[in-house]
Amino acid sequence: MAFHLSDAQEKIKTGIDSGKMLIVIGECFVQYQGRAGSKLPKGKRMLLVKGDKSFAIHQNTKLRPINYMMNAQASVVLDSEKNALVISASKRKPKEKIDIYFYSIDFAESFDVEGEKELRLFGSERELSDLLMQDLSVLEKGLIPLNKEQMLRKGTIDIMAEDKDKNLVVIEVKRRRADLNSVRQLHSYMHQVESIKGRKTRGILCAPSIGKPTSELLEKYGLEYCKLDYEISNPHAEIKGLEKKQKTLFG
Amino acid sequence: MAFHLSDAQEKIKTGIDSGKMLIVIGECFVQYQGRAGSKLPKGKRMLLVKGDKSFAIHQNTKLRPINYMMNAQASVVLDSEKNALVISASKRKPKEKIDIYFYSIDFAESFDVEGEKELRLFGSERELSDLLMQDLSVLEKGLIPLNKEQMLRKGTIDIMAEDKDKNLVVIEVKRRRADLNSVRQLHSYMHQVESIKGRKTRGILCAPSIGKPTSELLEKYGLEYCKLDYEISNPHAEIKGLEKKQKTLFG
DNA sequence: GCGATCAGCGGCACG
DNA sequence: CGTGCCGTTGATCGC
Repeated sequence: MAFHLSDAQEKIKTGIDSGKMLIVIGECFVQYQGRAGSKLPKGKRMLLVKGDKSFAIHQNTKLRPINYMMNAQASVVLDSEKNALVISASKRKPKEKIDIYFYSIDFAESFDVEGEKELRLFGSERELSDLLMQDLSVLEKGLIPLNKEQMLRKGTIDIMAEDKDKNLVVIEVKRRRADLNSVRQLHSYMHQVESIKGRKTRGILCAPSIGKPTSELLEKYGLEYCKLDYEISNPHAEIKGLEKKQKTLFG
Repeated sequence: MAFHLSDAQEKIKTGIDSGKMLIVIGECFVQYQGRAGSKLPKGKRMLLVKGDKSFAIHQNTKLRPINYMMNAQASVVLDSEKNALVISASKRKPKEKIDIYFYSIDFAESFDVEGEKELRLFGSERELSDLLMQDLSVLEKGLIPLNKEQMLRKGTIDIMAEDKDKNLVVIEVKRRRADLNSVRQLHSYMHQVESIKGRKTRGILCAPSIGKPTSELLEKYGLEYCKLDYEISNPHAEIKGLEKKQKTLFG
């Protein structure tokens, strides 16, 4: 045992209050009650407490913590009966609580670590959507944009457009392979637009690829698919091509 | 600088190969290219490498890592021109690569940490669904279960049942507040069942709560809502009550 | 605050 | 392997 629990207590308390990144490693049992409930059997793990008061218990596999709580209030108490150092973190809205019982502590240290420095990401759906919006004619001749991110009462349409025959066109953009959910979204939006505007409306799903069942559901709903080829170059993504793959009665 | 980069190199290499949990803290720049692309400006951060070869770069906020890669192959190289220790992790399927440039290292250590010990969780949707399945009559008199987790060609139905009038009933269970997606799922499933079986089908959404827009869409589709009260007690969840809140032509 | 959607979603279970 | 969907989803943005 590298630490006496009482020594660790002070170190952990100070660490949490300091707003630094705190790392604690030791044998622990974890209990959670809130949106769900869980118990994690005794074992050696890492507790990671960040400056924003997020608590994460990590095992030696998986990307995500096995137990966690974010934006919590914490207490560090020595339970002399159980001979354990108990770190409790709780939250309201939703009401939840996590209790971490440390029976031994191998390591406890705080580190000065960057807080909010922002990641510059490219190739997001938003970026692709913006690019498409700039020139919808690559998708189909005569297609002109009407609106972006239009809020319906029940959902948000990626791109709203009008084709050369003055039909309304709802476009749903996906950065990765389209799935059933994508189709359900598009179908729902198209239905609402038809119902509101009272005129026939087309729906186009733009994605780099699409699976068989998804494609079948798309067809069943009378929607269209357009293959979206894009490349993520250095500072920005770039659309390489669009290819209409499926037509409906409107084609 | 607590470590010479060349000393750290050996420690990190050994740490990754050992399968232990490796923690590295230092000033770094991170670059990612794969499903998307990103650059993370130079700053002090923590790198967490787990036994399953998952790599995670953590800043001092948020639960999730700012950059990551799972199940990767790694190399640790000293770049004497840039005076940096470069940790690269790459993967195929999908092809992606992350490069971490450490310019200084404050801390590098490996720890023996529990790997796969399993969390016992209660209150999952699966558990609620199982409980409901045991006695559908609490939902509606005369309702009998036909099938659970029935795979359609385009989706999976939580519970399939039959009411006292021999109508088919599709039931979608949600462990938290129902949203538009829940309704879209249910609608899609009901539509498919009707189309396959060729007879009128009801759809019931079971969730602890539902919002206004979601409720409106539900009604528009002719679906029903049933409030699901449950409690997560110690080793298991428990259904406290069900209350039919919305009726359709079938009511 | 709720509402809706994206995410380099991750993770799981089933075909 | 892909396909579908849950998640204590988390995180973001708009109302």
